[in-house]
This record gives sequence, structure tokens and C-alpha cells, in this order.
Amino acid sequence: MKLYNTLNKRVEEIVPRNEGVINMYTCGPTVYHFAHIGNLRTYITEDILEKALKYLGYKVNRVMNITDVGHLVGDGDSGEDKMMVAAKREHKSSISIAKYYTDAFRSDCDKLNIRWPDIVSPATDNIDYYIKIISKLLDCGYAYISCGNVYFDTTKYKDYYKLSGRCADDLMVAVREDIKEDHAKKNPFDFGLWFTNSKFNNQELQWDSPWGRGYPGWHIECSGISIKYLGEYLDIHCGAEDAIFPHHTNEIAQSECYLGHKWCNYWVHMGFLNDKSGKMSKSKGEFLTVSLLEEKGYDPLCYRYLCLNSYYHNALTFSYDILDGASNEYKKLKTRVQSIKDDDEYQKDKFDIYNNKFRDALSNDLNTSTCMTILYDVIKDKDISGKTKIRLIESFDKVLSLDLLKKDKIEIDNKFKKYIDDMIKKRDEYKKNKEYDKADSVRDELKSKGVIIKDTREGTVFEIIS
RNA sequence: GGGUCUAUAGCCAAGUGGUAAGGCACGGGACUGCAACUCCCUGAUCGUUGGUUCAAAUCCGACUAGGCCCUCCA
Repeated sequence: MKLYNTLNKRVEEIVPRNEGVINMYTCGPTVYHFAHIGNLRTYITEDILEKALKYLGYKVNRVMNITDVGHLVGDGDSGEDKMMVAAKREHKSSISIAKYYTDAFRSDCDKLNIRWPDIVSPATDNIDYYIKIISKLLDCGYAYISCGNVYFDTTKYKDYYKLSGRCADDLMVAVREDIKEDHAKKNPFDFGLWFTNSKFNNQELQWDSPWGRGYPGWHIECSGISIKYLGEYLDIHCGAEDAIFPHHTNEIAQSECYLGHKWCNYWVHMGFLNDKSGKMSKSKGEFLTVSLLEEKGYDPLCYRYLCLNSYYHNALTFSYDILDGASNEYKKLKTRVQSIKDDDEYQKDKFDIYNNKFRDALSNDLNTSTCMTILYDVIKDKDISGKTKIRLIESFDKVLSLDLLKKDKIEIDNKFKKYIDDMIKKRDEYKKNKEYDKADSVRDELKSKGVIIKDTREGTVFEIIS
């Protein structure tokens, strides 16, 4: 498997520390609101990466966090924790807000066929572990206490900028207008590990620590959870591209100073889903959630298809035109796949040829759009049997997860079924007598009840739309 | 200001030095009482500009445009 490694800025062959086993950590969601489909693009890609690695024969140990504490409010630095803002907005406690949106996130994942990672850990479950790490960082001189808070001293770690390619002299302090410089820091780019005293003192969730009652900084949870569950060595760390600096940069600093050795060899970053004005956000423009797409009549999996047909590392611009296109493609693809007859002999040689092509495409930095091309090639190939095609598609779909062979089952009761059958018979009579007006009115009546009629060579069939 | 990524037909895109995959849309045709479905056919010299090379969309430089980041963020 080759992937673009942000650490070395090139596509590299992934060589895990233990042969055949990949330890993979993916930054999880902040659960103070619903996820939008831009957020979900990252999780779709990570899901595909995990499944691709397994398809290629690796054992994958994957861990994801759930951020349920300690993030600032987004719009203006008004000094309230996002969880608090959400709790106030919805008259609930932080804990129940986190639970509510974690469940909603999981439901979105289900709809998009994103497998829930084996280990998903909320940040608030691991406070003692962060305290352990911070204590050692203080003991070793990598961290210091100022104004009641514990900060990481970025000047003590010489490789601090190796991931992001920057240098301290060129960085601008508080570049965004809504951010105020924190003068408790020794150096402007130091970052907080533990806060007992800050402008965010109304934070609802607080814990006792050797430095007083407070809450953890914004980066320590990922280091803590990763090391706790996956050990001292990590193979692949994933996240969206905006996390490169400072989040992942800070993770590397605190983790490697704590461990005393290199921590993770491969850093994989996912491109954004933008709207016409750039980065999507929860506060500006239309708030695009999976539920909203469903309300508008889209199958969530057509969005997964859209993601699969693009390169994960590049930005993708969202518009309904693009989604309509993907929706069209997805529906047609599914129809074509389901019309394949499961007959004739299974041809192992043909299976292997296409399967190897598919594996090669996956291995090539997750070239999912070539994977789709291979899928279309399989469907079109006149020299292979239906049984072989279906076996191949079944196999590919372990990674693609587009439910290509799953029939859309819509419940209809016998009474309704009989009604439809009678109407079709009636229409056949009219057609036989060339009473086309009457035949068309039957078709219209069925359509008004959500039943679409199609005349095929094998006779008239119907399809229920919701 | 600095870092980083990107630029291929209407759209999503493949391409990793030898003369542009695939899908969708559009148009044309077959089928159909009509329609839908299905099937067949049809399109680009690769942001601009220098250079390296026998040969470049593919390598190097400049320029232009755009995304993301520089202590909320997927």
C-alpha cells in the first residue's frame, strides 16, 4: 500500500512496524452539533482506507476518539466551551449533549456504510492518562506552569515544525481576528496541556489534577488515547488537512517527548469538501447533513459514491449539480449490477485478473476512481460469466461499501400488491384494445401512488418509489 | 507575509516521459402505441509561458487562478 505521507511530502510504501499489522489512529468528531457531509468525507475516506488495508491482507487495529470536552466556541472568542453553548442552546447538560450527538454521528456513519471502529473512546474517559503524560512532560522539562496552566514549550522540541514545513519566524500570531494572544505563554506558539485558570472558566466539565481543578488542552486527548490503546508505536495517523497545524504538529511534539522516540511514521490527510465560498462550516450557508440529503430524496450512499469517484487528497467542491450527477451514476450502476444474471461457471482465472487490478488500484494511494473504472470494466466484459462478475462485485463492495448487490426492499402488503397486479392487467387489456388513453390513465394513477411501470421484454414490471 | 496542496472535455475524474481510461450529462440512433428502462454511436492536446529530452499532460523554472493552515475546525 502506497499513501501520500505528509511527513515526507511524497507518496510512500507503507511498511508497518510489525509485519502484516497496522496500528491506525483517526481523529474523531467533536460532538457539539450534527456532522455535516464535509466532516463525513474524512470518515468515509478513513473507512475506505481501513477496509482497503484489510482487503490487502493486513490486520488493522484502529482507534478513534470522540471529542466531548475542551473546544472553544467557533464564532468569536467569546470564552465559552462549544459543549456549553450547545447545552445552553438545547437546555441539556454537556454530558447528554455529547451522548446525543455521538449517537447522531453513529447513525450518519451507518447510513454511509462507515464501519464503526473497534475502539472509539470519548476524551472524557481518559483524563487520568493525560495527567500521566503531562506530569512526565513537566518532569522532563518539556512543559512549564504559568498563570495556573500547564504549557508545552515548543522551543524544547527541535523537530516541532517537521510535519508542517513551517518555521517559527514566518508564523503570524493570532492571524485570525477572533483569536487573542495568550500572554501566559513563554513563546507565542506554545500550547496548553492543562488549564486551571483561563477565560473559559465556566467550563462545565472539570477534573482534579496535580495542578488544580481544570480541564485538558485541545491536543492531548489524541496522543493520550492513541498511546493508551495502540501503544508506543503508531503506523498511520489520519485526519483532515486542517489538522496538520497545529493539532497534529502538537500531537507529535507531546507524544515524542513523552515517549522519548519517534511515534508515528505515516501521516495521511484528507482533502476538504468545500462549497462555492470555500470551507464548509456549521454556521454559514446551508448546513448540509445526511438527514437533509435524505429529506431531499437522496440516497446517502450516492454521496459515498461521489467521494469514491474523487481523489481523497484533493479538495472537492460541493453543489447539488454534482450530487445529482453522482446520484444518477450511482442509481444506474446499481441497476446494471442487479441485472447481471448469476449463471454459468465461475472462472477463477478471470476473477484473479480483475481482482489483482482492483488491489493494485487500491494500493496506489487509494485510487478509488480507478477502482470504479475496473468495476465498470467487469460489468462490460463479454468474456466472463455472470457468476464471476457477481463474485467480483461482491468482493469489491467489501471496500467500496455501496450496497451494489443489495436489493432495495420496500415493504408492500399483499392487498397493495394485488391492487397493482390488477391495475397492470387492466392496462394490458386497454393496450390490447388500443385504448391508449385509458392505459395511460392507469399508469398515471399508479404513479400517483408511487408505483412506476416499465414495459420490458419479459412483461410489465413495477418499482415502488417512496 | 510564510507553509502546503491543486489546475486534464459541461460535471466527477484516470494518467507517475512515448503521442489523452472510465462514469454522468448533452446530441444522434435502435427498441416502445407513447414514455420509462435498456442497448449502440458521438466530444478534449491537458491553466499560461519558458526550458530539459529523440519524445512531456507527465520532469524543472516563472507566472496566473484556487483550496487549506499559521493556537475553534473534518
